[in-house]
Amino acid sequence: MFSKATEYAIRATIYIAQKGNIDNKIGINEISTSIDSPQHFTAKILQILSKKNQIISSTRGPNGGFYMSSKALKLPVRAILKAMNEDTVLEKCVIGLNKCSEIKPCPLHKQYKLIKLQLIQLFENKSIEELAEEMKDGKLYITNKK
Amino acid sequence: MFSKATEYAIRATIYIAQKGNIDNKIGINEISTSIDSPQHFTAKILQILSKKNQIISSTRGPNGGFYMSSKALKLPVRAILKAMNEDTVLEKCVIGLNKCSEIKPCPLHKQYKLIKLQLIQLFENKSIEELAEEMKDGKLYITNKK
DNA sequence: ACAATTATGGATATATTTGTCTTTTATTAT
DNA sequence: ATAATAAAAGACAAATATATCCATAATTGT
Repeated sequence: MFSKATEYAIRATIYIAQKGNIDNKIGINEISTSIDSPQHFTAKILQILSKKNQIISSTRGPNGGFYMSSKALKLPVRAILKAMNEDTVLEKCVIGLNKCSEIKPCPLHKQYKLIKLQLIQLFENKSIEELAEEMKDGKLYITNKK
Repeated sequence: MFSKATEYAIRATIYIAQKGNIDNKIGINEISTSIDSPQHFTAKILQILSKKNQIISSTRGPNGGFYMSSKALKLPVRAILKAMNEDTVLEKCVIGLNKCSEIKPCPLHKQYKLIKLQLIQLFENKSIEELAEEMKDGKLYITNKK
């Protein structure tokens, strides 16, 4: 459904949201090992998320690392998709027609439209913060370890 | 959601199902221009669908081309996904965790599970034949042209 | 000031996907 | 038989995605 880059982006962001804050920044090493992703590749992704798109924040030097502002925590997961330029998955025709629409629907359009709507809601409804919050009882995971 | 190859595979198959039959085989040129896909690349995809996976049939030479057997027409669209090795989209974790499950769910698992179920139904419920049939009144399209 | 730390940035490498082009093989009609 | 037709097959090219490595810049603590 999504590229590896976007998968890592979502995993990393949720991890940072759950484990980090301004007083406890998380290093790229911890992040990448925790979410099971290649370190340097993940670092670049976090740059994307922090650079133009203000989803995560970072500082360098000792005790530096990644964290999220309380404002960013309010963002929906969809903001990550947008930052990664993969929001189109929630919009485009399932068989790749660029003219597919209500007027010229593809054979799967009618049914898929309803699914897309739910996908949009899934990524729109809950904030990153809420997801991270739900994880705190230890019943949800973003790790492949153990 | 799917690779270009799979998008082309679905479009081509539905096109062949609708326009072709054993007495009226469709050439790769007509197919690729009709569904708006690169000709030779599409040809390779049709080979995949005809080789091991008996989804489409073909014959060479004059009046040759592609068509579908009445048996193949009964297959669901999901058979195309399987042939293209993209059936995993309907199974894997939305954020790419390979350990994501009911026991160790990711933060999006519960909601996404329901969506995956509908995706499976979408690609499982209707046969390629039925889709092609629905197109015959000219209210559904798999072309980008005009 | 200096050394240690940690993200940033750039260069490069590898793999995969997508796309094109040419030759070969099978089939048909003449 | 021969020529025309059309898919099959193989080689190659381009684009994109994924991944690694190294140097640089910023920050902190001493």
